[in-house]
Amino acid sequence: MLRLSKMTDYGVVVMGRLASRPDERQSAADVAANTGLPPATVGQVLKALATGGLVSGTRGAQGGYLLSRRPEAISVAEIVVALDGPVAITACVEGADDPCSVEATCLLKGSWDAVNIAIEDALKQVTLADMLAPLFQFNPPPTELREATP
Amino acid sequence: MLRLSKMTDYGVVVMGRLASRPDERQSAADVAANTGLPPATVGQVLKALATGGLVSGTRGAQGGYLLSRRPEAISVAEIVVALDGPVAITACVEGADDPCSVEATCLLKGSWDAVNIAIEDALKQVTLADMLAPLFQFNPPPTELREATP
DNA sequence: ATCTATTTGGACCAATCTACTCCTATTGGC
DNA sequence: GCCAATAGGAGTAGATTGGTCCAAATAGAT
Repeated sequence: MLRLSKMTDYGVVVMGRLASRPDERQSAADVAANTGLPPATVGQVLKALATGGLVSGTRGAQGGYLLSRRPEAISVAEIVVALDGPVAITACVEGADDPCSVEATCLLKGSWDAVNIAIEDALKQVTLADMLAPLFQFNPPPTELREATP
Repeated sequence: MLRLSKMTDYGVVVMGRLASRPDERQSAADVAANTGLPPATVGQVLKALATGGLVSGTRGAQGGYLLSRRPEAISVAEIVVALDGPVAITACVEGADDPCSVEATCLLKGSWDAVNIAIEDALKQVTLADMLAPLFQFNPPPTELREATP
């Protein structure tokens, strides 16, 4: 059903929590407690986000995670890539070893790429700040987003 | 990794095969033989496409499937919906019973909807004819698609 | 009218992937 | 030197998907 993984969903929630306290280092357990998500999984999500360079983790006592950029400078696409890997609608898009038996039918590949790019762009255009706009009033209201929402 | 199911991928290939012989009724076994896809699965794909109204199946001897509309009038979005169900990026988008523990965080829902709609639009804009353009020369060249493809 | 070929629709398995957990090592503050 | 917290790995149970099979219905042909 063209669904993205629950991890990405969690990722946005976790990032949202970090964004709500921009100057406060929060531990994984802390974030888990405040979001109600399973603690161990939150740890894994934050790890992946750190690997992706979206958050910076400092260890040791009084350690924790911090957003490495401002929410307006982080796109949803980046969160998706950090947690689910590169966006690839079909097996043909990335260089996966797929059983595209007949070569002729696989000429569709180019067309899937176009669809893939369109979806990627849609994800890139929405920033973390846009996602959180209903929650906290950062800046101007979420213009295009608001009219698209029913 | 934001991947759509293999069934949808098959669906486009199957539809492509039907489109290549617009006036010839082809059985599921026939399509399977010509595409190299597993026969039983092709049958299931065609069943779903028939339910979605994209193809019309006639039973009995000499029976088979036929596209119910011209390829230019069939969008990829319709194929996705027929095979994978409605496009729903996250659990929150459709009315699924999800464990969105803290209500505050679920205010993100509205924003996900916007992303969801953007993706849906991207799928709607591409027709079956566009997908098959590299294969058969239907009409004019696939304009926007071609420049998006690397 | 009967018979046969073929689609339809359902139930049913197996394999893959995901979400989640746990354990160990490393690192920074006290 | 000790404690707190991240980093990174492996490992497990459950859900979902891809694929198969069988009985029922239907339309053409005999």
